[in-house]
Amino acid sequence: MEIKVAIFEDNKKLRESLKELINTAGMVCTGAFPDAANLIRNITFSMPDVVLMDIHMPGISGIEAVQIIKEKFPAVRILMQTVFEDDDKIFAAICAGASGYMLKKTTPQKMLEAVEETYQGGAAMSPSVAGKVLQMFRSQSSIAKHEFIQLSEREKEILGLLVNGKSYKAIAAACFISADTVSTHVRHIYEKLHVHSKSEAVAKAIKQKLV
Amino acid sequence: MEIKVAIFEDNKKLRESLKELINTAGMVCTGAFPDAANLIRNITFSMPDVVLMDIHMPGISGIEAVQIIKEKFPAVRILMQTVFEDDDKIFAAICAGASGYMLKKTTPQKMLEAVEETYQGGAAMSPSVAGKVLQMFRSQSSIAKHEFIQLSEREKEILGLLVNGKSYKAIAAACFISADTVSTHVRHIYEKLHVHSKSEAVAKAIKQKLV
DNA sequence: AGTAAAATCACCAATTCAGGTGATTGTCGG
DNA sequence: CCGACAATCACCTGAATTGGTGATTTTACT
Repeated sequence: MEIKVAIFEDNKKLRESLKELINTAGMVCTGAFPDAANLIRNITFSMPDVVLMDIHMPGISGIEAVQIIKEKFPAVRILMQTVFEDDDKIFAAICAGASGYMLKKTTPQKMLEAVEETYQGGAAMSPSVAGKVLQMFRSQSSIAKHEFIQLSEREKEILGLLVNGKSYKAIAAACFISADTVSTHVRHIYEKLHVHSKSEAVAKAIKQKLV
Repeated sequence: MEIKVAIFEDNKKLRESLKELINTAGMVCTGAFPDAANLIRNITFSMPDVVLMDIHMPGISGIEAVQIIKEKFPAVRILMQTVFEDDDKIFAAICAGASGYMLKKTTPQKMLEAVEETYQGGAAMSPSVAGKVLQMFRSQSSIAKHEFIQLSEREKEILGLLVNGKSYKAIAAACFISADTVSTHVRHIYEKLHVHSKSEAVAKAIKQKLV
């Protein structure tokens, strides 16, 4: 089925060409609006899968619009579109629930790909925006330096259950294996984490976000 | 000038085709290695602008390699390449200093674009990976509701030692009290936290920031 | 085809833990 | 002064944990 796209963009020329672009690419533009007035009604009527949202609009800003849309229509995926690449705007857009963030200088071809990817559940970002996100991400989590710890799937599963306070016996039951096997896995986990007790393992798992 | 690319990839076939791809796209592959042995030497000789790094390699893992490269050659930009899209691997790679993270199922064309974007200072990410990053990003800014837990000074002290993985005996020694007293305190802590094991207490202590 | 890692199970010893009971201080506020 | 509570210690029992050795099977990669 065709991807239904709604456009919010105050520049008329750009709005029209985006509409044109969408419609000639096997998708369908079910609405193109110059601002976020009557937002709920416009979304309800156009029933979009993906919203292309300009950050800078008269009246309600694109970021506020994202918050409102995400609250009322959580399933709708939103691709921000803007000329700005300030950290705070990017941050605000992501926290508001945007699924992607493209710069307007992006080529039409890439923009279409981005809409497609957004529809399919991915996050489309212009590389420079993505770079800023990684930067922010690192600065937020620079509290503990992360050793790289390679646990097998099973080990991660068991570590998760350990963190939840399960005993070997309970883990054995949950994983359909014997308590002896749990013990073996736990021993391997301890070796990889360089710890010698459950509490150390649990503490490390949480601090290093292994679970 | 041509972009110089070094490849780390344990699978020989893939390594050769990547090399081929790079060389036929106006870039130059200055090195292709099956593992991270002699990492420093190989980087020094190949002088790459961009490193294509497989996460899963025998010996030193790709993530450890990233840490080492970033430490010795901060200017080198690294594009991770892997079949895995586990949160923890992505997280570790980003924190280690990777500039991008592409899935191996990515088309050769997109892979070349990614190398190009990486070289130009952007961050190339497969959309599904980018989605996970946004997810992690949002979840980091969320705050856990905290119950009202009133621990005595001594209890907080002992809980802290528990979180650090100390045994009752070690705690007894550290606090100059008997192991039996530690046991009593721990019992009281469990009651106040509504838990029944060391691991649960440790997990709760960390999540509620009691320590 | 052959090696390496992961996952599985078993047996075993020594230690640790969880929770029950009971008791002695010291401190604080009413 | 008394009751409540924190802090201290002791003894006990059954269950859980840690860590060692050894082995089989499956899966993945070379």
